[in-house]
Amino acid sequence: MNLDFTYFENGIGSISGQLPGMPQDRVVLNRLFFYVFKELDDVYNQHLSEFGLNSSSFLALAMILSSEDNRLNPSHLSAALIASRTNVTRLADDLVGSGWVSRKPCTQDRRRVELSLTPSGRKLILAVLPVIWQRIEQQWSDFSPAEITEFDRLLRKMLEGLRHFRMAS
Amino acid sequence: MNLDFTYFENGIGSISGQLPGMPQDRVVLNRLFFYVFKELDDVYNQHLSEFGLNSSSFLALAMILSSEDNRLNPSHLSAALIASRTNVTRLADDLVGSGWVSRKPCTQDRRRVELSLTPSGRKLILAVLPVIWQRIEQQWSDFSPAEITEFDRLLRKMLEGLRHFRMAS
DNA sequence: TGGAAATAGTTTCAAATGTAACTATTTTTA
DNA sequence: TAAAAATAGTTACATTTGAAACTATTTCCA
Repeated sequence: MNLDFTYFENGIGSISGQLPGMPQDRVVLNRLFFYVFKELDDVYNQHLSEFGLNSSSFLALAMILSSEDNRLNPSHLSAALIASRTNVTRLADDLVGSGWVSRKPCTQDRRRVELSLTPSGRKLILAVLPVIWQRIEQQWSDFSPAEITEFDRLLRKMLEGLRHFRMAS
Repeated sequence: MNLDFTYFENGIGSISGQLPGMPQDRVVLNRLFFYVFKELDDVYNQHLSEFGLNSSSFLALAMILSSEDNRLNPSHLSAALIASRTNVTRLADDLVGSGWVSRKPCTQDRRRVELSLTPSGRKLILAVLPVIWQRIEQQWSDFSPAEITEFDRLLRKMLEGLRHFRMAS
């Protein structure tokens, strides 16, 4: 897939010449965000496919690993993954089918289900995490600590702006 | 949809305690990026739905408007939208079906097709753009010009890092 | 200059994801 | 405490999107 941002930038410049009032730098910023996201998503899905995983299944395994007592509800996972509960049901089906996760009814609250890592799921995620971390370090290797901090701050500020904006309208 | 980033941050913290070697700040940054993207995408699709549009159809109309002589090929559009040609075929079908775009064979190169705005498509996009621009200004209203510039720089640097990284692996 | 390769667009099929409706259970509240 | 509301998970259905295969045309190059 061709990710040539210049197509967009040229278009934006042309419209700006035709119609007054465009906040050009911010329009470019929003669109640039899409481009970077697509690239980020692509790159990590590509890496994870080596292990038979994708972004969702990888993060699901990691979230179960991180959870207290190695147990996690589908609803919790849905929030962490920003995915619908429908999708998490399916994801859990797949992970159970692959033998990485077990699904048990919860005794405390019989509406709930508990997802746990099987030994093979645990082994897999413990093997994959260091590889992915190393690649994340590579990806960010040109950034100084100050740049990392500033990027984090700007992203959180952007998130705040979007949430506030959504509320308002 | 619950966009509580703390679910993820807590999980990350827990794993970091169990397994050494996590570049925690960068892992958080990558994930934060997903969250912000989802929110951005949601918010603008919501705004555009008021006009019977979504991100893709809006950008398609804008790109045709911006193009020389009001003509654009599906392939060009595919690159600008970061969407497959398959998807652009369908998008063009929809836009033609809505009466906003016309599709004509290109006389120079008979493999090609030319998409143009109809009068009603032109009217629509000229009406929508100022509204969207105003909302983009609102969205970014808490950011100083320096922050905008820095954010732009960091995003482009991140894109470079990802592309270089993809090549390398 | 004629065959191979590339390009443009479409169609078919498959994968990923979400909404709404539904069942079962728990919590709230009047 | 009994009815109403909320919550958890699943299923049925719909939407969005892309990869691969295909046709038609143009470009490349031996």
